[in-house]
Amino acid sequence: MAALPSGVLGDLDPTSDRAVFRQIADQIREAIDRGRFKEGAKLPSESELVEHFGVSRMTVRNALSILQSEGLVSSEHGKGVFVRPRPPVRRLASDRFARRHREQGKSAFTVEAEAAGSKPEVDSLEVREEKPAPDISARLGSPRKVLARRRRYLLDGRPVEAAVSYLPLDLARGTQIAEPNPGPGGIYARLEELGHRLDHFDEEVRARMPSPSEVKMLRLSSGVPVISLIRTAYDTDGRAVEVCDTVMAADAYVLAYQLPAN
Amino acid sequence: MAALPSGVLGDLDPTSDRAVFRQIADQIREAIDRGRFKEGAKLPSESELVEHFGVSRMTVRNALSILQSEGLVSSEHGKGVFVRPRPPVRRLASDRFARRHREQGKSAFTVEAEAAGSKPEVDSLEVREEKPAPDISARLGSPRKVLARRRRYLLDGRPVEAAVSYLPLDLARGTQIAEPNPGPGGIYARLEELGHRLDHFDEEVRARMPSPSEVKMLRLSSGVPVISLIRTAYDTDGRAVEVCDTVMAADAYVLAYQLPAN
DNA sequence: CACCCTTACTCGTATAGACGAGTAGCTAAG
DNA sequence: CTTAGCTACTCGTCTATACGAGTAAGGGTG
Repeated sequence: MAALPSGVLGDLDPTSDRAVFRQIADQIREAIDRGRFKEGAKLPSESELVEHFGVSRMTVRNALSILQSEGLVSSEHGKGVFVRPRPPVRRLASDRFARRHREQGKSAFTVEAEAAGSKPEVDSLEVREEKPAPDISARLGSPRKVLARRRRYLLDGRPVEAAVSYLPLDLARGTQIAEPNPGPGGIYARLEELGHRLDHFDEEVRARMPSPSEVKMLRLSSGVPVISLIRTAYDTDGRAVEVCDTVMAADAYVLAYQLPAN
Repeated sequence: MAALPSGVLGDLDPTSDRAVFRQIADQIREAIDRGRFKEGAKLPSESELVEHFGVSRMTVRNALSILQSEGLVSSEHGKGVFVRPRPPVRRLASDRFARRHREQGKSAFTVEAEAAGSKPEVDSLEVREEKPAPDISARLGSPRKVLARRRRYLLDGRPVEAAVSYLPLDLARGTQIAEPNPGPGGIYARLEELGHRLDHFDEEVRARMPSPSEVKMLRLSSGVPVISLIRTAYDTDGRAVEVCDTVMAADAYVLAYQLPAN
């Protein structure tokens, strides 16, 4: 059992009325903030912390679980507890659906990822007809059935985003939109070919903790929230032609928007 | 010790290799999803759950802590564990800084809150000159010093948002912008009076778990992430005249943006 | 040399118990 | 009738222990 590097972690204050496990969490957090434990570095093991602070293991684990829920560290069974590295973030610019980007052929995700030097993948592709959930239905003008296109996006093997597009069935059925591969420029290009010239998109952004199924799908470590983005596409007739419900690993994204001041 | 309402929670599956505390969390989560425990309702107490499932108290607490980190429940010392009610959300429209909204006088936050029937308050007002952090400085064109305006926003007594505006000192010093009350229409109105006609805003949206100080400032319950929004305001000369760094309780907000398709 | 197995470490799960502290309702004293 | 305090309940913190399971590295075996 190696001794802790001296000076990195201090002692507890027995006179404080702050709970012991919180004091331990505070000390480790501060050490991380000050760079004493660097990104990706291994923290002292639970038993080392037990010995250093003179507390029971559950107390140490309790402290670590705080840091985990703050997204500062993540534990790996059999290996140790590590300072969570900040993964490279993907920046979504507000012009990412501009027509000019669509005219090249490749999907927005692919182009962007390759430009950033990452390997993009799309996964779990599924296209099916279904009865829309009430909130989706309301946005699309209450169609009886919709076409749902589900997929998952990965960067360098890491899943970062899961998305479902919903389109009114009368609009999409029998077109290439109903095929797994919608062709160059994606479904927006197909929609425009079908005479639905796109006018604008509405986006709603929320953040929350992931459900267990989202944790699994995006392989999220604990303490990482998700960004939920619901985009509605409108054509020039004012009709909602697509709703896209996207869930993104929050540690992998920055959304960028430009607003006019007029 | 009252018996549990029968049928609400089932039994454990001893043959499953899913950990017991996860199975318990699954059951309670499902009961909440199915509406068997309604918003604001009290869950069975820890000791009732101990008895029902025949496990030790730490195992039950472990299960509850999962649900807490998912933002589904929150515990109140001496009272019980409750299904977390969804607070009313504040919707931020992308035209909220449009000039026409500014011309009335009141601040955007006040007008909007009163329209929604809530009581708005602004708090912790502090205006001071300081040396900017590197990321702020870069956005503002590297001024040596900036004016920082800090404040906290509350709705019906609940803190929902904390914001800091940074302006280049040469621009703001000695003007009403440096006063705690910037006057009708807020600092954007003052900037335009000073000849900086606003052209557009850039917004960067992130989500993450709050730091301990943010938990305190926004009185966040565990399992609630924050939305971090960094807005840069540009005048018609292309100069960045303000950077506003905002942290919002994610369960209180939806951000709405409209993007052109051109 | 390649491979497998042991071993020692890591974290994960679970038990049983103890005491502290906040809350709410009842009860007995004023 | 009011109120102070008691009591029984709630969750919060902490200890001590045990075994399981994943990882990595060393050493022996083929």
